[in-house]
Amino acid sequence: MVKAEVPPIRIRDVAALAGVSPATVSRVLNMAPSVNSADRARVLTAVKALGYRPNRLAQNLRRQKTEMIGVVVSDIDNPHFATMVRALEGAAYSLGYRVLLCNTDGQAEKQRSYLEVLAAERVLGVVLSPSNPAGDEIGALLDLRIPVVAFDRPVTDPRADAVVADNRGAAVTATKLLINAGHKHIGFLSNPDLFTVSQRLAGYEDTMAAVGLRPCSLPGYSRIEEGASATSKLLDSSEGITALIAGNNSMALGALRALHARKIKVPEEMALVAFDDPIWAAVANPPLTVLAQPIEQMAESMVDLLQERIHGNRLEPRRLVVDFELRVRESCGTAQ
Amino acid sequence: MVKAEVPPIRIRDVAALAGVSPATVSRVLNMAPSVNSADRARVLTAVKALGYRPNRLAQNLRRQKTEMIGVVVSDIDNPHFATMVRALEGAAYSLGYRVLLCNTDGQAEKQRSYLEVLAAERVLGVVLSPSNPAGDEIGALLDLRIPVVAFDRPVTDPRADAVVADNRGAAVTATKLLINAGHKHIGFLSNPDLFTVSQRLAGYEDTMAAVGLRPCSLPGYSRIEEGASATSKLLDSSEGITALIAGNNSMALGALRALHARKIKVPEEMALVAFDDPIWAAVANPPLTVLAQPIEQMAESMVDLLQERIHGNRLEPRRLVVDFELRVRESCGTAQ
DNA sequence: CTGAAAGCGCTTACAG
DNA sequence: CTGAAAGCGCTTACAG
Repeated sequence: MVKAEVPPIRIRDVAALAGVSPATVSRVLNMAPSVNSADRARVLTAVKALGYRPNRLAQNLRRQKTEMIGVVVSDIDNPHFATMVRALEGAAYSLGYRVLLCNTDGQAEKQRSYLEVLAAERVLGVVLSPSNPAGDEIGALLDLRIPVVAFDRPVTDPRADAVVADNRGAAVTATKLLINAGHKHIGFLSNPDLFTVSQRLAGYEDTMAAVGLRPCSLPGYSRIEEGASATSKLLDSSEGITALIAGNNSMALGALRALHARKIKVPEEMALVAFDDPIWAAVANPPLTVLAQPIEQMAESMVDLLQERIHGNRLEPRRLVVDFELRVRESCGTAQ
Repeated sequence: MVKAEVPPIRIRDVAALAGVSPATVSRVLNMAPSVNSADRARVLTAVKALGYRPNRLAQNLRRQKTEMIGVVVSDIDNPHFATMVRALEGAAYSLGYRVLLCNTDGQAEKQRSYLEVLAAERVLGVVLSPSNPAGDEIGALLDLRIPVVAFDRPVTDPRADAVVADNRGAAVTATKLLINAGHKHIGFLSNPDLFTVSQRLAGYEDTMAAVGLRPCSLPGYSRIEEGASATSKLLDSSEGITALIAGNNSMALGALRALHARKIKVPEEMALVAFDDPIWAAVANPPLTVLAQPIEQMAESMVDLLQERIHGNRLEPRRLVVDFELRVRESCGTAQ
């Protein structure tokens, strides 16, 4: 049996059934204040009777916008972004917005392409962790009056909002924690490709220099294997390193892998401090001391910033800086 | 300085500049085979000169569809879904589709609401891990000729495709692994709310029964804390349990937490096998023996299934079952 | 308060 | 091969 094609119900069908014009139906559905209550009731009845659902595509064209926000991250499979995306989705959903997810793999070209799509789709706003903070398409979005809020790293266009964590300060905290515990040879697993990690590296280097210690960092480019091999190199160097700061959670995983492979005890033989607080950090071997970002709070702030812009309540850009929180567990080897 | 409002360029602007009709511009842009090559060249020049980009919203209305696929999961922050979403995004992107991300928190109501949005937006297809496999909106989607492919768990509507892993078989493998290692008292951390976990539980129970062992499971509802408390209860019971199977990765994390808290050595005092292979599993304490799903392959299959439907190349529904892969590491305590 | 009409920016039969 | 015209399904000044 071939299924009969059911023609979708349009606003004019509802209007006909209710005995009013399509304009009136539209007004009722869009909460226009002034509609005769008898008409209103009949419209509502007709809507229900027919199971009418407005065609979003038509609404979008008419209004020249889409009730969607674009979320652009470099890797949704990284817990940092997964947690952020989840929080953003929750905040957006409760405001009636949907999330268009854009995964860039850290490629400027993919970011460009996605931002172009977001502009073409006339999303209400964009939240992005920029792979390419100076991309023209960011300006193009803003030209279209589509608000943009950056996280992790600000973008160069001064019209964009931003919410970033104090990466430098967090690294200072981590470094001091280890210095105060008596460590003199502290290594840092870095990633020159990531702005956040570079900021952390800078905080580490300055803190080391300030107390006359020699910084010693190695780049690992964020894949777990690279974190492991950077760790190995650091261990093989003549530095006599006794403590390690992992620039991000991939590096921490890599460091753990290398340390486990060599049967080096953490924290007894090697202290470790990491950034971010993915679900596994508290049950790692040993439980990881971390500097955690307030991801939920950042997500809410970003959606709020977007909301202000969407409603035209603010013209001047804002840059929020939020603090990390130190969560001392076992890996740093200090009781506190 | 107030920025001048730049009126967006429309197809008629391009047509005027190129000295042709809007229809011709449209044909050139949509690769219609037969357009005079002189006209074609002039259109392309005009497009470039004006920086014209077709208005997607108008295209969507006209075509009554959107180049988007909806992806519906219960928790993007769970590595299982994060990895799946990433793989789906990659596969979709290379086919020119975008991903509308829908996070349901496992709530039937949120699933309903999202599927309604996806229908209203006339997405090209939907991939979902169903919270509510019998939701009417799934049928509504299919009525609109929007293909649906389920994963993790099939949906009841026979017109939907599905890609599921052999959860039952994987649990049989896990249980036999432990039985062969000599364990007689094997506990299972379950979650009656999750179809996948229930399937695994069934495989475990049958395998235990088949060799005359007494199954012993405790529900934990998937939050890490609950996994931990279920583990504690199992340890406190009089069963004398020597091995544990964690029904999913949250339960595994909870089990590890409880085991660490009690200083119970894994695998010496307690063997552990888990499902899925999140990034941290290989560096957990100890590295976890797992049954891993071929997530990437599942994602590709699902996008392929969608693609066949979108192009109308297939009418009869398909259900694919894929196998887990056993990855023996240290937590099960068998050298193999 | 309400309807007729225009229009959002495209695409696509239709006619030539 | 190409253009004029209709139309996708809404919303919203405009007039009454």
